[in-house]
Amino acid sequence: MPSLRTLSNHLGLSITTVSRALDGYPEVAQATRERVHAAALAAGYRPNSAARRLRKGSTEVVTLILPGEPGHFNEPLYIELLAPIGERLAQDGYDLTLIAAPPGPDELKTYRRVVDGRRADALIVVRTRRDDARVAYLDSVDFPFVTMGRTQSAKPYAFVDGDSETAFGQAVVWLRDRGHARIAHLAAPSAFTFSGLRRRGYETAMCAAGLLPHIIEDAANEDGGRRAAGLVLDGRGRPTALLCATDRMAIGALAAARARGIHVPEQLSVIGHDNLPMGAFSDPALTTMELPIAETGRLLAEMVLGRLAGKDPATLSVIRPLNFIERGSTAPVPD
Amino acid sequence: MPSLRTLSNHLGLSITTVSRALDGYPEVAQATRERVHAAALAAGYRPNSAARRLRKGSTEVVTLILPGEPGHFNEPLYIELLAPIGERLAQDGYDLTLIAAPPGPDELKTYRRVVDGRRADALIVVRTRRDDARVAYLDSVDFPFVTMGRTQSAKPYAFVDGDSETAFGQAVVWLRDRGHARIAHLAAPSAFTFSGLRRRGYETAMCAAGLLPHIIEDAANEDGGRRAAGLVLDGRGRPTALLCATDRMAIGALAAARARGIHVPEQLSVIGHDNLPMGAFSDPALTTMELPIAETGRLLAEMVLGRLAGKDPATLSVIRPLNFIERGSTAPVPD
DNA sequence: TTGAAAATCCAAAACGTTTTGAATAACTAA
DNA sequence: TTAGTTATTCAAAACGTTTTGGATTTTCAA
Repeated sequence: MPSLRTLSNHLGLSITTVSRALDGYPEVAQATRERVHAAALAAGYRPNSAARRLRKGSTEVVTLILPGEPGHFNEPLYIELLAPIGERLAQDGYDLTLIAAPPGPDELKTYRRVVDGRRADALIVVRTRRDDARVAYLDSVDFPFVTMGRTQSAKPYAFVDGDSETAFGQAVVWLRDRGHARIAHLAAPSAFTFSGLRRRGYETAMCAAGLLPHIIEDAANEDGGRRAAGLVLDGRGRPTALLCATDRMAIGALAAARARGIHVPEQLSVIGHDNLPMGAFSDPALTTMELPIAETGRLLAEMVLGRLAGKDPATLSVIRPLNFIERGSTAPVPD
Repeated sequence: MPSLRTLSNHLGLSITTVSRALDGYPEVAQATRERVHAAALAAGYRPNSAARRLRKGSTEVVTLILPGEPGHFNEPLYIELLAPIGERLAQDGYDLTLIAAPPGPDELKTYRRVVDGRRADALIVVRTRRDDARVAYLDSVDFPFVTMGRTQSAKPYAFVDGDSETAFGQAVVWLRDRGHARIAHLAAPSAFTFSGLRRRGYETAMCAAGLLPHIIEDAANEDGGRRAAGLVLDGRGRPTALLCATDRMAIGALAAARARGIHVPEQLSVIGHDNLPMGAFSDPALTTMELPIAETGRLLAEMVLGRLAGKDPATLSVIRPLNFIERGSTAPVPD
């Protein structure tokens, strides 16, 4: 309730001095500073954020736009980023705001509303696509952003991503070392950057091992995984292992196997990616890979702050190796 | 980039008229209104949100404060509310902002920062406690809020809650009908309102059925569930069914049973509450109850909007019956 | 033609900050 | 003492809206 004016009247000082005393400017006497602080504390003064934002031209807000289908609360992966990002941003006085915007022709409208209405100082873009209109737009208007995942972009930008290409290659080797030769890959739609990386990691390693790649592409969720796995499992030359682009697809693959009476892991090994919490509780628990999510969130927040502090985006980016997590859904091929 | 001033200069009109034309006030000629709209569209004008907020005294922001422990991204239940709430609020031009604030002595500071700094027009309070300092504070400063879950409060307030008292009573009857007589209840800490409701529903139904209540209280997460279940399962007169206050506790109970070689559901039935996604993928899949989360989110958002429109909070509240979801973790007692 | 009413429009104030450009007071070196 | 610093303080402008209180023009009935 109390404003700077109220405070300054009460103290017999000017608004300027009170403002400066509170913000720690050097040109205010130690004695008055203390007096002002005491009064502000007593009156429970908090600066009006709208006024400060208007004057300073910055919002102290970072926005993350969730690419969810309407109605569904999907993509647990991105949702789980929120807590660590929010915490780190809060340390520097930034608020994290959330907007749900389904991908599609209207998706960019949401971005424009944020940018043009100056509703945020920076954006976090997730689930990047190979050819990403959001990144292109933000680049074109020179709005600060960081991404989770890579994309094609003329200008350098700040991102954090897992090295899933290497990890998927290593997974192929890991499976081959355990006797698997027929390893199929359930791929996510190729529009997503991550999909291409994982596919390439798989393909390259298969060829290097002298094995025949077998790739089926479908939606990056449980249904897509179930469909794709069904196709592969019903075909001839049934694979002994499925390397899935995401945990959600892998969960779907487990369901497909169960529906066909195929035992995991005895008859079929399944590997996912993301380390979603539900993977630890599936039947059997899912072998997977992870980009540690809490750390990734913190990192994204650090990047945003760095970007807002004017650091060169190119110097901020990180490609992290993934952790491999072995659980019950994988086993050697029995002789 | 363009402001009202730019626009008005360009059009040869006053700022006032341009502002009114855009906001649809009646006292502006049809012809000029169209001219203004066209110019605004062409220039890509968006009102500066900070300026409008300052002038109007409202923020067009609703804040939800997540009661998470620092570092952990817990309470998937509340996290999943975010998407539906955000979507509904966005329809009315509100942003949803998120703040993570661990419960404890500093929790209220976060609330004060939001309220005093006028960083939001309303708050959504989740995981209500029987005696909730947050609600008391918001009441005392007359700040609009809605809660998920009930609490003790002198003034009426707007909430949405599931009727878990009735549901837990029905669960007892459901189990008894399947031959269970030794039914234990793993309760959440009694400070939470929901804990008392579920416990009472259980207790009352047990007494009515002539059965002996057996209650163990522990933390409302997997570890708490595992500990509590361990205690019960190791004691004499081992129960044939566990009615758990939350899914997370139930997941922990499943782990405790597995560790002791007790087969679920043949030797032990387990029921949870919340219908977390992971419950569908646990081994075995969890029988549970749910307050449909997407609908609940929408409802909370509607309530917030109603509250901001000045509706009487008492008329907004909803206690919903729960859906019972039978899965693989329950079975009749073999004769 | 006239007066009143309605239709349009506008200048200026206000919202609560931060920042600019000076003014005053206190101190230092000569 | 005097001029030159340095340390404090302040009045006023500015941020971009919305809203208040009039002003001007147009319309209409008499």
